[in-house]
Amino acid sequence: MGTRGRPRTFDPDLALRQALDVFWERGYEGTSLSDLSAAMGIRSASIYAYFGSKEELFRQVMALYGATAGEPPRRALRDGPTAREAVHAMLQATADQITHPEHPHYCMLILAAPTGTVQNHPVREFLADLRHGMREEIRARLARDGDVPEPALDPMSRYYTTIVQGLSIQARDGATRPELEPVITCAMAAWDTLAA
Amino acid sequence: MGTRGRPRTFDPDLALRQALDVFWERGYEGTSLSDLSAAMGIRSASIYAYFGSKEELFRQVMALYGATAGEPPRRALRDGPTAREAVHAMLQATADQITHPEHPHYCMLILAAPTGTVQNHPVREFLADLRHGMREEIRARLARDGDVPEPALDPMSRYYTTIVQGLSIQARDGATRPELEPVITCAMAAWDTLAA
DNA sequence: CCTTTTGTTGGTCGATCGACCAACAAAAGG
DNA sequence: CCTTTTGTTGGTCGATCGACCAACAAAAGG
Repeated sequence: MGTRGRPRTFDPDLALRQALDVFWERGYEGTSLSDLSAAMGIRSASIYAYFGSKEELFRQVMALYGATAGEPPRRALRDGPTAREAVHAMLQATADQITHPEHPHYCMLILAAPTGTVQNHPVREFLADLRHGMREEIRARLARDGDVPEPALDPMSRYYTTIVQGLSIQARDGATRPELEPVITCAMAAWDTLAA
Repeated sequence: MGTRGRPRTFDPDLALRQALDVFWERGYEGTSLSDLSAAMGIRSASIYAYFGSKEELFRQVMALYGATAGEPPRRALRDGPTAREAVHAMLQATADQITHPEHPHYCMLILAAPTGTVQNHPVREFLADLRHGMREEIRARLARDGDVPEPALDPMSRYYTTIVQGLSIQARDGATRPELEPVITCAMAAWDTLAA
């Protein structure tokens, strides 16, 4: 079978979670291979052998991130009974996530690599694509049940995406969960005007 | 007087503007001293002799940035006849600024150094302080003429700061000036509900 | 037990980073 | 015209970056 050869001494899933922690804390360019090597408990050669490169490791980390930290807001958006309640619950779930005591206080999608050297441009493009996907998910949810008029779909999806991204920077700057609540209230206050 | 010694061959004001361009495009950590040296047309030793260090140069660059790119939104906030019109005009001026064809499409305050290596923590603190000052300016304007009730000051100032920061990421991701306009409309739609 | 396969160890590669130094250049002071 | 002062030139410093290699280790296959 595929079990020939010397067995791996590390657990790939665990190593990936450890890599996530470091990238989450320092961003893409702020994390070096020796940071990763130390956090994952394996030599850089093993990182290359299994994960490919720093960039490929980061892409796998972001997939894990989307499947874990990204899931509660996505679920809230999906499961809300009306578009309005779904968006409201998504904003709440986002605020919960980015003020969670065990994690850095921001969203990796938004702040892991907004600027940087020319050579890391592909990583920024990759994150920009993920953010674009986020806006499209919001738009699809607004359109799903027909309770938001068609001409309002683009403005509103962009507006609530802007809110999510702004919240992330608020949290990064030390805003607490209670301090984010009125921002969400403000953001939802516009709903009736917008959906008309 | 102070004109002893060999005269400087570069114009400090021009050099600072050139440094601003590079930092603006690549962020703090994404810009190297050789990038700066090339853009400013002087050797790194001269940068150290006149500006102190990379970090001190960056702080001077941010002062210039605040006095130039930061001025139109600040003026709009100051000169608006009512709090509502002032905030509205500030959001418009911000959107103008971050989609200006001659500059990178984002606000340096927000994206020049959101994450990074441990050793550059002071730079992130510095930018966080500037962002905090932005929120306080908005709060002071809301309070100035008494047309916003006191309990609404904190939520509203945080809310509109969130909008400004979210807009910056929208622009970074390619949103055009016309696409930002409905976001501003959405953000202002909540005003009457909030101020009540 | 030898061969094949796979993973790890320890080290190195060229490039680049921010910082700074010694030697030299160019002005004003006396 | 010599001294003092200030700025520039050309180069170097130790540290670190991402990437990768050769030698060795440890398993299964036959």
